[in-house]
Amino acid sequence: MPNKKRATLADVAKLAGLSPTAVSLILNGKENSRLSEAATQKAKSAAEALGYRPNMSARSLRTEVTQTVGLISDFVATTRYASGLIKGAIEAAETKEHLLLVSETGGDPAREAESIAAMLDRQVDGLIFASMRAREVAMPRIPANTPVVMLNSTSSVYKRSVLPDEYEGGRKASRILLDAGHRNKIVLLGTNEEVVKDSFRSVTMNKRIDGINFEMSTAKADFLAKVELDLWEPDEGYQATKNVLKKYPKVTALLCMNDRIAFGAYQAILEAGLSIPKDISIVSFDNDELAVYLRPGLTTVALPHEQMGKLAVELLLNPTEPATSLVSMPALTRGSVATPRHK
Amino acid sequence: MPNKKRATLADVAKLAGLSPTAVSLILNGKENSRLSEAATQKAKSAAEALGYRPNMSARSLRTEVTQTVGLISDFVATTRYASGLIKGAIEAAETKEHLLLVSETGGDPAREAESIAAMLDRQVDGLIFASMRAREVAMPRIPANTPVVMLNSTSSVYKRSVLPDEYEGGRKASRILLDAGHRNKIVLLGTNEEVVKDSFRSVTMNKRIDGINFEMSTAKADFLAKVELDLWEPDEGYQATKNVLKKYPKVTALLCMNDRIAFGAYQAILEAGLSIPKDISIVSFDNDELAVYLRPGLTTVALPHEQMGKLAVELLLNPTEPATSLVSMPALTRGSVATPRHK
DNA sequence: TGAATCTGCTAAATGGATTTAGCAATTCAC
DNA sequence: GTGAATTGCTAAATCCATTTAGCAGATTCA
Repeated sequence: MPNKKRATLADVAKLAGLSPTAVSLILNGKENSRLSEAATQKAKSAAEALGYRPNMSARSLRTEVTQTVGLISDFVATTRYASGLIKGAIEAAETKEHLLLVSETGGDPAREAESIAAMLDRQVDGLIFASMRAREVAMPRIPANTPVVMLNSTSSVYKRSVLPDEYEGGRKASRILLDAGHRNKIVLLGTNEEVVKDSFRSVTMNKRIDGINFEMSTAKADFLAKVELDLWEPDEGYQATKNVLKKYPKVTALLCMNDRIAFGAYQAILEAGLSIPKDISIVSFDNDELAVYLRPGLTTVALPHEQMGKLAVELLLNPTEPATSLVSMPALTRGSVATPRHK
Repeated sequence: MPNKKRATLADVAKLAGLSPTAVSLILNGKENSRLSEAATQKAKSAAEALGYRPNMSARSLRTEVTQTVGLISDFVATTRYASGLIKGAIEAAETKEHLLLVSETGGDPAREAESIAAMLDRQVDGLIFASMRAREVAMPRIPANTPVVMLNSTSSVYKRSVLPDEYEGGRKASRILLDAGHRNKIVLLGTNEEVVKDSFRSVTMNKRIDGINFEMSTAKADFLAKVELDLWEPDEGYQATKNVLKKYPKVTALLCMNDRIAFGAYQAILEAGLSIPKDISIVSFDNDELAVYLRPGLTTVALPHEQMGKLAVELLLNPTEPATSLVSMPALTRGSVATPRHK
């Protein structure tokens, strides 16, 4: 049944009564090859008739192009953070007739080196590094003609990178609360300006915080408090919110550094018999899956993973100036923000 | 800098003072090639010295092996359901020195055909179809020598598939509640035995329900009620639970068909001023990310995505009997189940 | 009319590894 | 000592598409 071997260019040429050269020229649409209309028709219909598809191994061997790009991530590719990264990358690749090779390294330099080698062995046309981890990755030497884009990370060697526009995102988050009428009774949950150890996080997070602070000070508003959290997980958000409610009963809004903190906050607020958003408004960051599940829906400034994955591939395939591209973080308004009540 | 061209086999041969044939034989560890120990050493150290890595395009052209497998999914690859699927597949592939090509089709047959063609063009050594959608996918002809494994789906053409062991999973879920002492005051949330329209879901879901019922009847227990839900989302779970609490105040436990329903149930229960698990125990299925976020943690029977992805690749690469492989669904005990109080 | 230019097409080289067929030197069997 | 077998290695074919160089024949130019 479906077992007869794939037709080769030679088969097509024979059927068309032409040379392989001619058929190759025609099928690849070379401009200046002066082949007759008649020949063109013959070649095309022969190819069609045989269901001819070029053998990419043979083509790659000759042209050094595989129409394949590699995405190497530490964890990011397969966690909640970033399936969108892959999805965006797949789609952008597809529109450019490329396919995506993926691999995950767990952040282990040895596996990183192996992944890179494995991808280079397969002659990928470009490499994307997606990382949540380190801002500087020690990279094995990559041939200079293989383009590299850093995704959600940066590198001192490879200058093209795609990052979320955290500054703008921070501004948006503040604005949402300020516009709703909150001013000096907002508590910031997650971090303060102290230096965060993880250097990568600090870079993007500092931008976010700068954005937050810019809007606050522009509005001449001050945080009621800023709570530093080591882990940005629901448990920590829950505990912190419990404390905040006790210590700062006047609080009207929580600005959470991510949705999981916010999730914990929801639980604490509900447990305290308070209502969101009537008693407390909440804004956060990320747009995790769970943001829509919450009641009311969580208003959050999204990490635009899909856009970022898409852009990374587009940059990779369109040679551009080396520069970092910022992707806008959309504010998603759901039900967790309201005008503060008088307390 | 890092731009000198990759060393070829010829380069290695020249440096070693051997023929490319000899070097190829040695580096590929051919048994019966009777090459001297001295030659072996020379070849290996020359390869090492030049950092030689075979050009896979050239190798594939000759051998028709690419050390690459393709994973084609409808949505599954990049949703919460299944980043684990990819992760497992990546890891299994890696341990067998393979790399994973991924693509997503959105369930569109045209894109499916394109994806398959694109993968075959690149001579993948095998193809995995992951689908949440249809149990029967109309597939373009795939050369008989390209192995195919269906992942989380089945096909009448390709007989090897990997599915979660839903029957066993259903039994486990029932047992958890029965063992805790719940008997006739359990409400099943999500479905009843009526035929579900989506034929794929019906197949696996019916197994799950069979498993659930088997344990219940073995224990001579009966559900207090079974609530059919069209969408298995938090909202529906929330509404349904509200109704259940009103209509069946004696209820001591909820068996939810997935975690998102359970999540809605949590909200309704909390709102009603009841406590989990003291007043109501909850067990569900899937082990979504949010199961650990809930307070108390949600006891759930997990969909073993990572295992499934891993197994799919292993089956693909180890020619086996065509058969469907069931992957055990682990029960994850967290805090949402307790012995019922007397009401 | 003869040279120069176009037209339409093809032969052959190329990319880099694998693999078949087989050569020359040595060892073995008797 | 001679034919057979073994050892150690290599030449050349092969996989398939791309691409360079160039061949005939038809046209144009002067």
